[in-house]
Amino acid sequence: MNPEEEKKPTDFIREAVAEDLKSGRFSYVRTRLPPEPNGYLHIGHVKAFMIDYLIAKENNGELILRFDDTNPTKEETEFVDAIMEDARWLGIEWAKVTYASDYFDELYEWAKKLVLMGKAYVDDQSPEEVSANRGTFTEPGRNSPHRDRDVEENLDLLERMKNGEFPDGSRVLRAKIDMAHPNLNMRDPVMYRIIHEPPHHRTGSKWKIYPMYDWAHGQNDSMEGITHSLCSLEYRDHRPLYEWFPEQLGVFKPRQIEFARLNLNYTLMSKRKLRRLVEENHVSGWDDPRMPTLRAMRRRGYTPEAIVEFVQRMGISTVATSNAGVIADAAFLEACVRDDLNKHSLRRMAVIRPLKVIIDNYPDDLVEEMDAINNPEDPSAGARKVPFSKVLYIEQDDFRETPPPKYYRLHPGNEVRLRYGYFIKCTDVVKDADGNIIEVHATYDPATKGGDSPDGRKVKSTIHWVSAAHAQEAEIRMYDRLFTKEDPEEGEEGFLACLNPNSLEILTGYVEPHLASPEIGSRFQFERLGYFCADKDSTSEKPVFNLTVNLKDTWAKLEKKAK
RNA sequence: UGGGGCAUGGUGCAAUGGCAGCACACCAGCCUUUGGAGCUGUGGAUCUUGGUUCGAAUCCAGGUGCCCCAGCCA
Repeated sequence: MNPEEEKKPTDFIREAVAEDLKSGRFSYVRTRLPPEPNGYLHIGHVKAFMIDYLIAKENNGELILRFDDTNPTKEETEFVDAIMEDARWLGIEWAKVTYASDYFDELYEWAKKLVLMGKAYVDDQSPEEVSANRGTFTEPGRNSPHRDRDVEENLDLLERMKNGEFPDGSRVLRAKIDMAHPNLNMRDPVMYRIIHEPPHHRTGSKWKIYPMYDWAHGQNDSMEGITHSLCSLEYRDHRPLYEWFPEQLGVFKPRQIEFARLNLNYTLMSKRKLRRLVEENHVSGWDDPRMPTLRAMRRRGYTPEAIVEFVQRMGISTVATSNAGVIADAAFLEACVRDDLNKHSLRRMAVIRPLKVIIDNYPDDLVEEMDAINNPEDPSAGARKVPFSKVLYIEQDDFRETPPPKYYRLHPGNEVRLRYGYFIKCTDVVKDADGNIIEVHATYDPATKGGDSPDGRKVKSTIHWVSAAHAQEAEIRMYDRLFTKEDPEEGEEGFLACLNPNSLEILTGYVEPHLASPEIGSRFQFERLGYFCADKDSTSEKPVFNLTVNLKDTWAKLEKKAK
């Protein structure tokens, strides 16, 4: 109908892919997702995942999920399953799952081919010698004394390395390029190193040598017919090497394109540091709702749609102003989450810091069923009945004995609306011996049932409530950012020093009867408070809700500003 | 210091030689049976110096600042 309406997202990578198709460099598009199975996926991974997935999809191509399992000392099967689970949750689909280790045999043949061509050699130098002879930024490296070993000897040594005849660290296979190259990656990079233990999670003890990233990754791309190998900025310097190998081998040459990684402020992505948070019990586990991992966000109540929308709206660039790549404002992610949840979540009433209200002129034993709308943003969500009676709980925040300026909520002499209930007016305040307010008394206007006054009288505030006799007690977990600093990563130990002591507050509140036994993982908006998600710790006696994200609170902002 | 990158409001991204725009945040207002949501509006940016051009965020040259690289990690 309106062809020029459809504005497709475009960026330098999509443009490059389109060009390659147009120029005939490639006749199809195939991307790959290369996670290393050594940790859980976090928000930073989502960007790369979506770029690889969507660019393939948009071009009627396919995505291969290939686990980069070239280092048995770091990788575990447990993470393979976790990564697939998280990726599926995001909505990512792949044509097939492969492993770098699937190609170990073929890769080894390719290595021998390079040896035969005189383009690779076995080096007997120790790791220290290799390092010392690599040179520095300003000085060229020195050739290894073994660099010009003849082909037969190289082949023999390589075979014996493979067979486990030599100890770890005693020899490596190196590409023979240029020890004086200004790009250090080209100074005879290591292709294989010897690793006897532990056994590999898929190939067991078959291999005693394992390929390095630079050798395995690019050749695997080539073997799989990957057209576009999209990776982060720090691989820019590896591109000459990425292109050198297939050039020598005369095999299919994929194109590598780099982009800036994604990070969030007030959190960190370092696997090592996240592990310390878990191991030192600063959080309850990898799925603690304060963690930046996808399983934590899922438990917290973030939707995959919101997370995907967030990375899409962030865009793609090559901006390189921080070692973490692009640092997104956590508030932006939260805005995306609110956007999604506002449209789709059911409204419920819950009181998280209860204050008892007694409506003195309401009949003692009367219970009325009030009509409440489930989602004003979505009429198809329908309505429900909520019980109303003489004794209610309201939010402590919704009452002040002596109200500050512009405070519209309940205070002595003031009338407010109980949402879907009645207008009530505060008549009295009851305190305990220490002066703490323990209950509030009020009168209601029977003519205002449902929340409208027939005389056209207005109130400035509407507050939520739960009938005490019908309330379900619930545990409410209120989360705040884990760190008090925007960049907790700076410094080695600094991140522990800036942990937010108030990142978790556990409250006992009351929720309306419809929330008594929620399905685990279901999401709701608690009216006027925020979005909450039913946690797996819920029991039949006591549901548990996690704060996903609060609602924007204009009054809190006003009050804060007044101070 | 050699090599590779990057510089646009507070943040993230656009503008592909032709009026610097969008989102989040911020501020003001409207509306409201959520002080929610929604709507309207304000303020605020091209790292710097020079050059080319009728015209430069964009092209050229110099400068400055920041990021990455000296793993047998990925």
